[in-house]
Amino acid sequence: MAEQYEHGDTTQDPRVVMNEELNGPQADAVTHVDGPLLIFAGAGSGKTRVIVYRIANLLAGHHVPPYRILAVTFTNKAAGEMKLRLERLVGPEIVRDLWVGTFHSVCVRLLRKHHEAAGLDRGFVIYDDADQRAVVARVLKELDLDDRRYPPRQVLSRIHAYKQEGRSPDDIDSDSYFDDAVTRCYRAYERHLKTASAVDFDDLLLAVLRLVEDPESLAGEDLRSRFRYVLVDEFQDVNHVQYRLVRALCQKHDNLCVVGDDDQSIYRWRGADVRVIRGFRRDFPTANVIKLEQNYRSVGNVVQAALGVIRHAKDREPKELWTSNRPGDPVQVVAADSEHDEAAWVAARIRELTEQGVSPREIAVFYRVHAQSRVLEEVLRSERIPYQIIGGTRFFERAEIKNLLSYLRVVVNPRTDVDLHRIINVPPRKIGATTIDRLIQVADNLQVSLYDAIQPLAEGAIQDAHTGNKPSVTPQIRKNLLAFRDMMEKLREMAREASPSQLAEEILERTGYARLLKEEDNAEADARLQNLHELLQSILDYEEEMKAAGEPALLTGYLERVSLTSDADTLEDVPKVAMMTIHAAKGLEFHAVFLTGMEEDLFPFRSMEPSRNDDVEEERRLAYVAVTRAREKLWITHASRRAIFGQTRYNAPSRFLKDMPASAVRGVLTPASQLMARRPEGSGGFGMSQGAGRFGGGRGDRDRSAGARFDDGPRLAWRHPQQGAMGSAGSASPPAALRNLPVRPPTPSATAAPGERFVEREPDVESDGEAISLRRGSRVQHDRFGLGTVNSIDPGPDPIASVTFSGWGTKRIMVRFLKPLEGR
DNA sequence: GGAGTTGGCCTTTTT
DNA sequence: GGCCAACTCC
Repeated sequence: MAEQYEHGDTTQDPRVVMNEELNGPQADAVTHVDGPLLIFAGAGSGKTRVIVYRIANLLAGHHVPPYRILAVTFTNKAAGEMKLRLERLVGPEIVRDLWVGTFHSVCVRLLRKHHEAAGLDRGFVIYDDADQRAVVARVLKELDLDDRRYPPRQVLSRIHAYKQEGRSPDDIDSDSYFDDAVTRCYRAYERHLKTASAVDFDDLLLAVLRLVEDPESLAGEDLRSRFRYVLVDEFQDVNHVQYRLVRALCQKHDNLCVVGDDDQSIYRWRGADVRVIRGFRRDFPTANVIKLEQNYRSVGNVVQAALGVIRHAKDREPKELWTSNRPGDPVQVVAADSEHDEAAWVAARIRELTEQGVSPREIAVFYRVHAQSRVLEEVLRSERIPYQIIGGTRFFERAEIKNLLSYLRVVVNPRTDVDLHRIINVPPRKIGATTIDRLIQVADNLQVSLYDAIQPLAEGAIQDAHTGNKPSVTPQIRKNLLAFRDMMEKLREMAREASPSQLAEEILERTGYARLLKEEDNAEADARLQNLHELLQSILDYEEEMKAAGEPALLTGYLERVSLTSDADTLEDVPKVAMMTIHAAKGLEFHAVFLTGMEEDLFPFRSMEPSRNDDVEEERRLAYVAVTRAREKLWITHASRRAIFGQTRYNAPSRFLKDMPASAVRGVLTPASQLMARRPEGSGGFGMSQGAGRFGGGRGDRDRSAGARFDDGPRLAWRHPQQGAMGSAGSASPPAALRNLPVRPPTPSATAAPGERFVEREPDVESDGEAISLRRGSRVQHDRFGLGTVNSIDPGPDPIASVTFSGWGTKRIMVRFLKPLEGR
């Protein structure tokens, strides 16, 4: 059946390929070659191995030509790893011809082939988020819409959402004025991208999808018959466009193998839909379904903790993850006093680990949001523990880097307005805002790009259609404009011969950008120079790599790589502790993991905007992902007080902690936290009188209750059940207890009846002589701003609350101006 | 026209 | 706490 493939030595016996041990379901997943196949791969169940063997089996066992196999991964890094492992099995020559990559990188490759059919220039550029926002900003101006009423971010996210559903401006019924405005923006946005010969991330997929689904298109026919076997990894995170794309690509043969785990679906916010994997059997009734349920990665206690968390998830595909690994150490749940205390604790444990001989590359620190990383980073730096941060402010987002890249992109494609706008006056060449406004005016009038508007503006030949004005410029400005254009033309000329790195250096020289930075001669400018140097090096690396692969090093190729490289791809294999968000940790594993910030409202994360808070389920899955990254050791930390986003918050431990089985977990207090715990109650001001001291025998674990210390402001009080007080000897280990903490009892201020095991309350806030109980989450009314929700309260003689009002955003208001409402 | 300063904004997760 | 935009001053 298979076409023979004569390239290289593919004659390996499949049994040779299969000589590693695979268990029953794994072997099935490898050998079930034809027809649709759905593999549920639990965390740590050897998924990558199965995919690699499956591909090797297709190549060697079934002699499928490599260029007929498409494997889609979630990150470039995963693709690289897959290729590496395949090379060991079937050799590099064959692997070179395989199609392995992310949806986006595969689509770019296909689009470069069929750019004409897709209506794109050969040199099309990819607009990232910032570029897109710049386009939206320009569009808003053009349509005369107030960017305060229509924040570019919001408009853009709407456009995104439409695109991820595959809807064009024509497919939208707008039933509100806002929607209507967004739709008009969407239309204009599309027009601008087209004029600029630019695509955004969504377009990459949509453009290919349009071709594949077009029965008339020749390019579409090529795409439809191109691949005979399609594999999709991390299938729980595909969105609708991606799913349609996959189906269209294999409509001729149905040899579609998807691998995923609905429990690990964590990208709903960017269009992923778990229902796709859950509904796969409905769409492909003949599909075989295989479940990989044995976890080979983690020690028993980690698996138990993870299972405890995910067991409470709604609507999951039934599966039983299990392991035969030894139980290992219990998962440690660490109560810290503050984020600094937490960071210090983490650093101390990392120090211990490395002293025991654990390599820093086997240690990772996770957090829910990037904002948490700074404190951790500071401590690691002062402790001289080597670390690398994945994500955050990205290298390629630094201004100087974007500038140089913009130059390169304009060289490739002068019509890319966003890039032109960014560099036309960098370094300053006396082309100011007024001039640029005129340039935009001319460009809009003529419906051309900014670059193509330079000449007409300089010549003053244009008349504004509406006002009849002739946008004109002074002779000096005219000279500046033409000089700029001239310089770009020379660079474009040069680009035909020179390598990308030569061109980049030439740009730095010729534009005077390098000189400017050198002359500034301060720390910041030095850092920028350093960064530019790093960029040059990365271009050189790219050229090296292409040379090694026997391919030409094209500037477009480099730019494309930059656009499509994700944070997760930047994890280096070096002996440094890895710090990253949990999202970035997906697919990775470490000997030791620190999961920080395990607190209500941080994890599960609660946004200030109530609208976007329906996703505790996804947070739960995120917690599951986090826990299952650890092979041997897992510390989960939470702090009772944390300064984040410019304010101090007092959060209870995360609800997910209490879902972990007691047998797998051990509670620990940091020294600072113990100190707090021992602090005698009654030392503070008001608010403590009922908060503490009602129950309990005065043991250490009892008085972490909050109200006891007013100087720290209002905080949630909690109390550990007596039962868990193992080991009294002052060790104050809080018990297994943490996991049983009730989070937000139904009536917060209700006095707990004796016998109730926990209390949660916080000091009331006096207001205008009338005692009201305001707390985080309280609904309040303000004369001017209307209804709002309390985020936090700064205590004092005149307490101030941070309150989010719908329509007004977050304001700081004195509590006495707020009227509490019933309910929350 | 340009540079510098202040004020106001938001504040998840990213191919 | 950091970034962007608008405003002011030169």
